[in-house]
Amino acid sequence: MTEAELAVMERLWAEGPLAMKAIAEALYGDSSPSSTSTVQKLLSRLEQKGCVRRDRDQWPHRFTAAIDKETVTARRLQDTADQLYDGSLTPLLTHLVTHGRLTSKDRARVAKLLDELK
Amino acid sequence: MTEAELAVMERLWAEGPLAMKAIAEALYGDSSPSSTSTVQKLLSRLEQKGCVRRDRDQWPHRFTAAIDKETVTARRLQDTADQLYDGSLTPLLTHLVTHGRLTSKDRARVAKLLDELK
DNA sequence: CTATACTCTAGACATAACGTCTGAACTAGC
DNA sequence: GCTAGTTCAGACGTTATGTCTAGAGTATAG
Repeated sequence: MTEAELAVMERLWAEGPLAMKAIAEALYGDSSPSSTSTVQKLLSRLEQKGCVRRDRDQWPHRFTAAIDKETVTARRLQDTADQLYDGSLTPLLTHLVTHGRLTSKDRARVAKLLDELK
Repeated sequence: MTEAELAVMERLWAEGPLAMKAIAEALYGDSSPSSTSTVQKLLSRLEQKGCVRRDRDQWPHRFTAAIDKETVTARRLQDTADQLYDGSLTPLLTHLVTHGRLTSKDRARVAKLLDELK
């Protein structure tokens, strides 16, 4: 999922089902034919990838995110883990803890999460 | 840094300075003109990106990794954080802790790391 | 009912990245 | 100097991405 596609997804995550025009205005500031058509192309590619659902019963069609931001995060992390560490997520976690410039507040929060998982 | 480029880097990380031929044989099983030339192209692109250092005093040239695997990991994670969370690494960390299918051993290790950072 | 304004679909287009490959220039050592 | 191996510059096909154009489709105002 690319940068422009992500921008579309962000809109869908933020405000429920949307028509193309609303997305085009949010991303490009207008609803010119070219802007809307660009958004249309992005949406159709996202639909093909299963990231967006299109409600064809409404007119104009309404678009909804078919995967949430958590899932995108998970895939990105897993991709990185696959390419660098044979799929293991542990090295990523270790890296974030040791080199991630966390505030002490962050560290405390993570420690609490870990404790709750026991 | 792409998949084929990463494969080259893995070789350089594993065994110190290498000549092109050795890398080509490791990745493609031969040292045919096309294989070595492909590796050459990958190396030159990696050199341009500052990921590889080339020792031109030796002949054939010896190549060394100019960045370590940790740095690549850091960049990947930061890229993901930039695209999804305005650069903040904390959501990634939270995700790994809560959805990362960690073993209890992993959790204990992370807890210990956090404790040491206090 | 039809005219109009909007939407949808299909596809063209330019650009860039990637992996591969070819051919010519170069270097070392016999 | 000659030969084998190496380096360099660049071509090539493929794929992905973002943008845009043209034509068909739909709903609603009059």
